Amino acid sequence: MALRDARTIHDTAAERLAGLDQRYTRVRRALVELLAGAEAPLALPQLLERDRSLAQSSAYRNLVVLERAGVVHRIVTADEFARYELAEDLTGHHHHLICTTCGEVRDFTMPPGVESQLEGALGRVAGENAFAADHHRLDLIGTCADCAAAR
Amino acid sequence: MALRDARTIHDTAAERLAGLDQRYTRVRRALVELLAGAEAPLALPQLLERDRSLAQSSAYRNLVVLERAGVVHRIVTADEFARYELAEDLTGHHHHLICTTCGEVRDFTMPPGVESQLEGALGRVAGENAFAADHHRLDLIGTCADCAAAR
DNA sequence: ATGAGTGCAAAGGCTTTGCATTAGG
DNA sequence: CCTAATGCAAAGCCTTTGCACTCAT
Repeated sequence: MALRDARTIHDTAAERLAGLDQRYTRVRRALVELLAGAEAPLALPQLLERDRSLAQSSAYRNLVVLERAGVVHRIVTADEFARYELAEDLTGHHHHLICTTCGEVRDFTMPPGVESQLEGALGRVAGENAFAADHHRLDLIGTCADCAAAR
Repeated sequence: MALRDARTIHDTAAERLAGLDQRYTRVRRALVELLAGAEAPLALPQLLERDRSLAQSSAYRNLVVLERAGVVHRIVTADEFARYELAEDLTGHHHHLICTTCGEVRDFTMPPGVESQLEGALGRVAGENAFAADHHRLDLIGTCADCAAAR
Protein backbone atom coordinates (compact mmCIF):
# COMPACT_ATOMS: atom_id res chain seq x y z
CA MET A 1 0.00 0.00 0.00
CA ALA A 2 3.05 2.29 -0.07
CA LEU A 3 1.93 3.83 3.16
CA ARG A 4 3.20 7.18 4.23
CA ASP A 5 3.72 8.22 7.80
CA ALA A 6 0.89 6.71 9.81
CA ARG A 7 0.32 9.85 11.82
CA THR A 8 -0.10 11.86 8.68
CA ILE A 9 -2.71 9.48 7.34
CA HIS A 10 -4.78 9.63 10.49
CA ASP A 11 -4.43 13.37 10.65
CA THR A 12 -5.47 13.72 7.05
CA ALA A 13 -8.41 11.40 7.56
CA ALA A 14 -9.53 13.37 10.60
CA GLU A 15 -9.24 16.63 8.68
CA ARG A 16 -11.22 15.44 5.73
CA LEU A 17 -13.94 14.05 7.93
CA ALA A 18 -14.06 17.27 9.89
CA GLY A 19 -14.62 19.07 6.61
CA LEU A 20 -17.86 17.13 6.30
CA ASP A 21 -18.74 17.62 9.96
CA GLN A 22 -17.91 14.02 10.69
CA ARG A 23 -15.93 12.71 13.62
CA TYR A 24 -12.91 10.47 13.42
CA THR A 25 -14.26 7.69 15.57
CA ARG A 26 -12.90 4.40 16.80
CA VAL A 27 -14.41 2.38 13.97
CA ARG A 28 -13.24 4.82 11.32
CA ARG A 29 -9.76 4.88 12.74
CA ALA A 30 -9.69 1.10 12.83
CA LEU A 31 -10.70 0.90 9.17
CA VAL A 32 -8.05 3.38 8.10
CA GLU A 33 -5.50 1.54 10.22
CA LEU A 34 -6.34 -1.76 8.56
CA LEU A 35 -6.25 -0.35 5.07
CA ALA A 36 -2.99 1.47 5.72
CA GLY A 37 -1.43 -1.73 6.98
CA ALA A 38 -2.72 -3.93 4.19
CA GLU A 39 -0.57 -4.90 1.26
CA ALA A 40 -3.59 -4.94 -1.05
CA PRO A 41 -7.16 -3.69 -1.22
CA LEU A 42 -9.36 -5.54 1.25
CA ALA A 43 -12.86 -6.90 0.97
CA LEU A 44 -15.29 -6.60 3.84
CA PRO A 45 -14.87 -10.13 5.20
CA GLN A 46 -11.14 -9.54 5.32
CA LEU A 47 -11.65 -6.38 7.31
CA LEU A 48 -13.97 -8.08 9.78
CA GLU A 49 -11.56 -10.96 10.12
CA ARG A 50 -8.62 -8.71 10.89
CA ASP A 51 -10.51 -6.76 13.50
CA ARG A 52 -13.12 -8.88 15.19
CA SER A 53 -14.50 -5.91 17.07
CA LEU A 54 -15.91 -4.47 13.85
CA ALA A 55 -19.61 -4.85 13.18
CA GLN A 56 -20.50 -5.54 9.59
CA SER A 57 -23.04 -2.77 9.21
CA SER A 58 -20.81 -0.21 10.87
CA ALA A 59 -17.94 -1.17 8.62
CA TYR A 60 -20.02 -0.75 5.50
CA ARG A 61 -21.53 2.44 6.80
CA ASN A 62 -18.21 4.00 7.70
CA LEU A 63 -16.55 2.94 4.47
CA VAL A 64 -19.22 4.95 2.69
CA VAL A 65 -18.46 7.94 4.90
CA LEU A 66 -14.73 7.56 4.40
CA GLU A 67 -15.20 7.28 0.68
CA ARG A 68 -17.29 10.43 0.58
CA ALA A 69 -14.58 12.18 2.57
CA GLY A 70 -12.01 11.12 -0.03
CA VAL A 71 -10.07 8.96 2.41
CA VAL A 72 -11.02 5.56 1.04
CA HIS A 73 -11.49 4.30 -2.48
CA ARG A 74 -13.85 1.50 -3.34
CA ILE A 75 -12.88 -0.98 -6.05
CA VAL A 76 -15.39 -3.12 -7.85
CA THR A 77 -14.13 -6.23 -9.58
CA ALA A 78 -16.08 -9.09 -11.12
CA ASP A 79 -15.58 -10.70 -7.73
CA GLU A 80 -18.43 -11.05 -5.30
CA PHE A 81 -17.17 -8.48 -2.81
CA ALA A 82 -16.19 -4.87 -3.31
CA ARG A 83 -12.68 -4.02 -2.12
CA TYR A 84 -11.42 -0.99 -0.29
CA GLU A 85 -8.11 0.84 -0.22
CA LEU A 86 -6.90 4.23 0.89
CA ALA A 87 -7.45 7.04 -1.59
CA GLU A 88 -4.68 7.52 -4.15
CA ASP A 89 -3.55 10.86 -2.84
CA LEU A 90 -2.64 9.10 0.40
CA THR A 91 -0.83 6.17 -1.15
CA GLY A 92 0.27 7.31 -4.59
CA HIS A 93 -1.13 6.53 -8.00
CA HIS A 94 -1.11 2.83 -8.85
CA HIS A 95 -2.95 0.13 -10.72
CA HIS A 96 -4.21 -3.36 -9.99
CA LEU A 97 -3.51 -6.94 -10.89
CA ILE A 98 -6.82 -8.71 -10.52
CA CYS A 99 -6.91 -12.48 -10.30
CA THR A 100 -10.12 -13.86 -11.76
CA THR A 101 -9.64 -17.15 -9.96
CA CYS A 102 -9.24 -16.12 -6.34
CA GLY A 103 -10.35 -12.51 -6.58
CA GLU A 104 -7.22 -11.12 -4.99
CA VAL A 105 -6.03 -7.69 -5.99
CA ARG A 106 -2.42 -6.58 -6.05
CA ASP A 107 -0.95 -3.16 -6.68
CA PHE A 108 1.53 -2.16 -9.32
CA THR A 109 2.85 1.05 -10.82
CA MET A 110 3.76 1.98 -14.37
CA PRO A 111 7.01 3.54 -15.53
CA PRO A 112 6.55 7.33 -15.22
CA GLY A 113 7.05 7.87 -18.93
CA VAL A 114 4.29 5.50 -19.93
CA GLU A 115 2.02 6.83 -17.23
CA SER A 116 2.39 10.44 -18.30
CA GLN A 117 1.90 9.64 -21.96
CA LEU A 118 -1.19 7.74 -20.96
CA GLU A 119 -2.52 10.67 -18.99
CA GLY A 120 -1.97 12.95 -21.93
CA ALA A 121 -3.85 10.68 -24.27
CA LEU A 122 -6.69 10.24 -21.80
CA GLY A 123 -6.92 13.97 -21.33
CA ARG A 124 -7.39 14.37 -25.04
CA VAL A 125 -10.02 11.64 -25.17
CA ALA A 126 -11.93 13.29 -22.34
CA GLY A 127 -11.86 16.59 -24.15
CA GLU A 128 -13.11 15.12 -27.41
CA ASN A 129 -16.02 13.48 -25.61
CA ALA A 130 -16.87 16.42 -23.38
CA PHE A 131 -16.30 14.05 -20.49
CA ALA A 132 -15.29 15.44 -17.11
CA ALA A 133 -12.76 12.80 -16.07
CA ASP A 134 -12.28 12.29 -12.37
CA HIS A 135 -9.65 9.60 -12.61
CA HIS A 136 -8.67 6.62 -14.70
CA ARG A 137 -8.49 2.99 -13.84
CA LEU A 138 -6.04 0.60 -15.42
CA ASP A 139 -6.15 -3.03 -14.39
CA LEU A 140 -4.52 -6.19 -15.57
CA ILE A 141 -6.98 -9.08 -15.47
CA GLY A 142 -5.73 -12.64 -15.36
CA THR A 143 -4.44 -15.36 -13.06
CA CYS A 144 -2.05 -14.77 -10.18
CA ALA A 145 1.02 -16.91 -9.60
CA ASP A 146 -0.55 -18.80 -6.70
CA CYS A 147 -3.66 -19.75 -8.62
CA ALA A 148 -1.64 -20.73 -11.69
CA ALA A 149 0.49 -23.02 -9.53
CA ALA A 150 -2.51 -24.51 -7.78
CA ARG A 151 -4.12 -26.04 -10.83
CA MET B 1 -19.88 -0.92 -30.95
CA ALA B 2 -17.98 -0.90 -34.26
CA LEU B 3 -19.94 -3.90 -35.40
CA ARG B 4 -18.65 -6.07 -38.17
CA ASP B 5 -20.80 -7.92 -40.65
CA ALA B 6 -23.79 -9.20 -38.73
CA ARG B 7 -23.70 -12.59 -40.39
CA THR B 8 -20.10 -13.12 -39.33
CA ILE B 9 -20.92 -12.33 -35.73
CA HIS B 10 -23.78 -14.80 -35.58
CA ASP B 11 -21.70 -17.43 -37.31
CA THR B 12 -18.86 -16.89 -34.90
CA ALA B 13 -21.20 -17.02 -31.93
CA ALA B 14 -22.72 -20.27 -33.20
CA GLU B 15 -19.29 -21.78 -33.71
CA ARG B 16 -18.04 -20.86 -30.27
CA LEU B 17 -21.16 -22.20 -28.62
CA ALA B 18 -20.90 -25.39 -30.64
CA GLY B 19 -17.39 -25.78 -29.29
CA LEU B 20 -18.93 -26.02 -25.83
CA ASP B 21 -21.75 -28.28 -27.03
CA GLN B 22 -24.21 -25.45 -26.73
CA ARG B 23 -26.87 -24.50 -29.24
CA TYR B 24 -27.34 -21.11 -30.77
CA THR B 25 -30.93 -20.63 -29.73
CA ARG B 26 -33.48 -17.90 -30.24
CA VAL B 27 -32.72 -16.17 -26.92
CA ARG B 28 -28.96 -16.31 -27.47
CA ARG B 29 -29.30 -14.95 -30.98
CA ALA B 30 -31.52 -12.16 -29.70
CA LEU B 31 -28.96 -11.18 -27.08
CA VAL B 32 -26.12 -11.12 -29.59
CA GLU B 33 -28.30 -9.14 -31.99
CA LEU B 34 -29.06 -6.55 -29.34
CA LEU B 35 -25.46 -6.19 -28.25
CA ALA B 36 -24.24 -5.96 -31.82
CA GLY B 37 -26.73 -3.21 -32.54
CA ALA B 38 -26.07 -1.24 -29.37
CA GLU B 39 -23.85 1.79 -29.35
CA ALA B 40 -22.67 1.03 -25.81
CA PRO B 41 -22.59 -1.83 -23.32
CA LEU B 42 -26.08 -2.64 -22.07
CA ALA B 43 -27.37 -3.50 -18.63
CA LEU B 44 -29.98 -6.17 -18.15
CA PRO B 45 -33.00 -3.86 -17.86
CA GLN B 46 -31.95 -2.25 -21.14
CA LEU B 47 -31.82 -5.63 -22.82
CA LEU B 48 -35.26 -6.63 -21.53
CA GLU B 49 -36.66 -3.29 -22.58
CA ARG B 50 -35.36 -3.59 -26.11
CA ASP B 51 -36.71 -7.08 -26.55
CA ARG B 52 -39.83 -7.62 -24.49
CA SER B 53 -39.90 -11.31 -25.35
CA LEU B 54 -36.83 -11.93 -23.19
CA ALA B 55 -37.31 -13.46 -19.76
CA GLN B 56 -35.04 -12.08 -17.09
CA SER B 57 -33.70 -15.41 -15.88
CA SER B 58 -33.08 -16.67 -19.39
CA ALA B 59 -31.25 -13.49 -20.26
CA TYR B 60 -28.97 -13.77 -17.25
CA ARG B 61 -28.48 -17.47 -17.81
CA ASN B 62 -27.61 -17.08 -21.47
CA LEU B 63 -25.31 -14.16 -20.88
CA VAL B 64 -23.31 -16.45 -18.62
CA VAL B 65 -23.19 -19.06 -21.36
CA LEU B 66 -22.23 -16.51 -23.97
CA GLU B 67 -19.54 -15.15 -21.73
CA ARG B 68 -18.09 -18.60 -21.16
CA ALA B 69 -18.10 -19.13 -24.92
CA GLY B 70 -16.11 -15.93 -25.34
CA VAL B 71 -18.86 -14.18 -27.27
CA VAL B 72 -19.92 -11.69 -24.63
CA HIS B 73 -17.95 -9.67 -22.14
CA ARG B 74 -19.35 -8.60 -18.80
CA ILE B 75 -18.42 -5.20 -17.41
CA VAL B 76 -18.72 -4.36 -13.77
CA THR B 77 -18.86 -0.73 -12.76
CA ALA B 78 -19.70 0.84 -9.42
CA ASP B 79 -23.20 1.04 -10.84
CA GLU B 80 -25.96 -1.24 -9.62
CA PHE B 81 -26.19 -3.33 -12.79
CA ALA B 82 -23.52 -5.23 -14.66
CA ARG B 83 -23.24 -4.34 -18.33
CA TYR B 84 -22.68 -6.56 -21.31
CA GLU B 85 -20.99 -6.09 -24.66
CA LEU B 86 -19.67 -8.34 -27.41
CA ALA B 87 -16.22 -9.77 -26.82
CA GLU B 88 -13.35 -7.60 -27.97
CA ASP B 89 -12.23 -9.92 -30.74
CA LEU B 90 -15.62 -9.33 -32.33
CA THR B 91 -15.68 -5.58 -31.99
CA GLY B 92 -12.07 -4.48 -31.67
CA HIS B 93 -10.08 -3.42 -28.63
CA HIS B 94 -11.50 -0.37 -26.89
CA HIS B 95 -11.92 1.29 -23.52
CA HIS B 96 -14.75 2.85 -21.56
CA LEU B 97 -15.91 6.21 -20.36
CA ILE B 98 -17.91 5.49 -17.24
CA CYS B 99 -20.25 8.12 -15.87
CA THR B 100 -20.56 7.86 -12.11
CA THR B 101 -23.75 9.87 -12.12
CA CYS B 102 -25.99 8.02 -14.57
CA GLY B 103 -23.96 4.83 -14.91
CA GLU B 104 -23.79 4.99 -18.69
CA VAL B 105 -20.78 3.53 -20.41
CA ARG B 106 -19.34 4.76 -23.69
CA ASP B 107 -16.59 3.31 -25.83
CA PHE B 108 -13.39 4.99 -26.90
CA THR B 109 -10.10 3.94 -28.43
CA MET B 110 -6.57 5.12 -27.81
CA PRO B 111 -4.08 6.28 -30.41
CA PRO B 112 -2.27 3.12 -31.62
CA GLY B 113 1.10 4.40 -30.46
CA VAL B 114 -0.03 4.94 -26.89
CA GLU B 115 -1.90 1.67 -26.87
CA SER B 116 1.08 -0.35 -28.02
CA GLN B 117 3.42 1.32 -25.57
CA LEU B 118 0.92 0.57 -22.88
CA GLU B 119 0.74 -3.08 -23.88
CA GLY B 120 4.49 -3.33 -23.76
CA ALA B 121 4.66 -1.87 -20.28
CA LEU B 122 1.85 -4.08 -19.04
CA GLY B 123 3.57 -7.14 -20.48
CA ARG B 124 6.65 -6.29 -18.48
CA VAL B 125 4.64 -5.74 -15.30
CA ALA B 126 2.92 -9.10 -15.74
CA GLY B 127 6.27 -10.81 -16.17
CA GLU B 128 7.73 -9.20 -13.06
CA ASN B 129 4.77 -10.35 -11.00
CA ALA B 130 4.49 -13.84 -12.47
CA PHE B 131 0.98 -12.84 -13.43
CA ALA B 132 -0.72 -14.55 -16.38
CA ALA B 133 -2.50 -11.58 -17.90
CA ASP B 134 -5.61 -12.31 -19.85
CA HIS B 135 -6.41 -8.76 -20.85
CA HIS B 136 -6.25 -5.23 -19.52
CA ARG B 137 -8.94 -2.78 -18.72
CA LEU B 138 -8.56 0.94 -19.01
CA ASP B 139 -11.47 3.14 -18.06
CA LEU B 140 -11.98 6.83 -17.61
CA ILE B 141 -14.22 7.53 -14.62
CA GLY B 142 -16.08 10.80 -14.32
CA THR B 143 -19.17 12.66 -15.43
CA CYS B 144 -20.61 12.52 -18.94
CA ALA B 145 -21.64 15.64 -20.85
CA ASP B 146 -25.35 15.04 -20.29
CA CYS B 147 -25.03 14.69 -16.53
CA ALA B 148 -22.70 17.68 -16.31
CA ALA B 149 -25.27 19.77 -18.19
CA ALA B 150 -28.15 18.49 -16.09
CA ARG B 151 -26.93 19.83 -12.81
C1' DA C 1 -28.40 16.55 27.50
C1' DT C 2 -28.46 15.79 22.62
C1' DG C 3 -27.14 14.59 18.28
C1' DA C 4 -23.70 11.55 16.03
C1' DG C 5 -22.14 6.89 15.94
C1' DT C 6 -22.77 1.91 16.79
C1' DG C 7 -24.56 -2.78 16.28
C1' DC C 8 -28.10 -6.13 15.77
C1' DA C 9 -31.53 -7.74 12.90
C1' DA C 10 -34.29 -7.21 8.99
C1' DA C 11 -35.07 -5.53 4.44
C1' DG C 12 -33.40 -4.35 -0.45
C1' DG C 13 -32.07 -5.37 -4.95
C1' DC C 14 -29.28 -7.63 -8.42
C1' DT C 15 -28.44 -12.22 -9.78
C1' DT C 16 -28.86 -17.20 -9.54
C1' DT C 17 -31.33 -21.48 -9.04
C1' DG C 18 -35.35 -25.12 -8.78
C1' DC C 19 -38.57 -27.10 -11.40
C1' DA C 20 -42.08 -28.03 -14.65
C1' DT C 21 -42.78 -27.08 -19.61
C1' DT C 22 -41.27 -26.50 -24.38
C1' DA C 23 -38.57 -27.17 -28.36
C1' DG C 24 -34.60 -28.37 -31.17
C1' DG C 25 -31.97 -32.29 -33.44
C1' DC D 1 -38.01 -39.16 -28.38
C1' DC D 2 -34.85 -37.05 -25.30
C1' DT D 3 -31.81 -33.82 -23.74
C1' DA D 4 -30.98 -28.92 -23.73
C1' DA D 5 -33.22 -24.61 -23.17
C1' DT D 6 -36.91 -21.69 -21.42
C1' DG D 7 -39.61 -19.01 -18.01
C1' DC D 8 -41.88 -18.32 -13.79
C1' DA D 9 -41.25 -17.99 -9.06
C1' DA D 10 -38.42 -18.48 -5.19
C1' DA D 11 -34.07 -18.33 -3.04
C1' DG D 12 -29.15 -16.36 -2.44
C1' DC D 13 -26.04 -13.09 -1.24
C1' DC D 14 -23.76 -8.62 -0.77
C1' DT D 15 -25.07 -4.38 0.92
C1' DT D 16 -28.14 -1.02 3.01
C1' DT D 17 -31.45 0.50 6.35
C1' DG D 18 -34.53 0.78 10.79
C1' DC D 19 -34.21 1.33 15.36
C1' DA D 20 -32.81 1.34 20.04
C1' DC D 21 -28.62 2.06 22.67
C1' DT D 22 -24.17 4.36 23.67
C1' DC D 23 -20.84 7.83 23.66
C1' DA D 24 -18.68 12.13 23.03
C1' DT D 25 -19.16 17.13 23.28
